[in-house]
Amino acid sequence: MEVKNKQQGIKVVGDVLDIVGGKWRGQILAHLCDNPKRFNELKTVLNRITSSTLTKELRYLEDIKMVERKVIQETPMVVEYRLTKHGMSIKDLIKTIVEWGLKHREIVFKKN
Amino acid sequence: MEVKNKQQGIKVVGDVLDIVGGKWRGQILAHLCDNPKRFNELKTVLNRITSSTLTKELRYLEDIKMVERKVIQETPMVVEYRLTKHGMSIKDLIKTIVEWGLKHREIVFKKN
DNA sequence: AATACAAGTAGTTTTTAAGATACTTACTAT
DNA sequence: ATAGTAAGTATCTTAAAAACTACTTGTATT
Repeated sequence: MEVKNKQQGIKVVGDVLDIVGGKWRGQILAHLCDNPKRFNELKTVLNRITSSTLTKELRYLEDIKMVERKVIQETPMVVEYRLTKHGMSIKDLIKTIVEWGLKHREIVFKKN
Repeated sequence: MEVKNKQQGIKVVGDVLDIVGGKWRGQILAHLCDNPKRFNELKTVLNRITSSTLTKELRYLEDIKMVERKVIQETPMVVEYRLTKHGMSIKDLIKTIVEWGLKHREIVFKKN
């Protein structure tokens, strides 16, 4: 790691994991990497997430400007979530995570 | 993301985050990227972690074969933790996380 | 008038992660 | 004999994340 201040570099890991960690955030971001998705689309692909949890996570991601919410139709109300311009910067990180995970399955899945 | 099965690729995000996520695991792995460290060294650099939490996290990382524990001296007992050969594979991922975090501080730190 | 749908909200409960505090073991040094 | 050190363990409590269940709003359909 060729970072000037190593201690600070390592602390930042915790901050990034606040954004991408937890049970759902990483997955939500991963799904939005491909293309925008509606609330219920997300709810379907994220098997077993509840409405309230999904709402909470999306609000958080909006607050930190990773995701934006756009009402695309008033009636029936249709809402679309997409990565912000800034949020797009997470794509490579997500990709790295997915690649590592697929390559190291036998261990990743150990817990099961 | 040029992964064959996208759904599966995304699910793996959750599994990887089990390994690297939480309040401490990412930081522990990051510290071990540089070189092996003793229990109390880790305890010192990980400001405010308790013994019991550190032990728990290290045992988990051992269980999944990311980290190995080596008694290097019986008395006074000295124990060293290091990444396994397999664990080394996480270095690039940690590096990517750190880099993203440093670059996007203004947002990462928003919560404070 | 009743039903359905999208996108939620509200309130409560359960589960999990992490923290606090105190103790332990095997030894060495004073 | 007492204190100190490294690396823990054992319990218990607290706090935070996620789940569960039910309800809401506005509109359109049968």
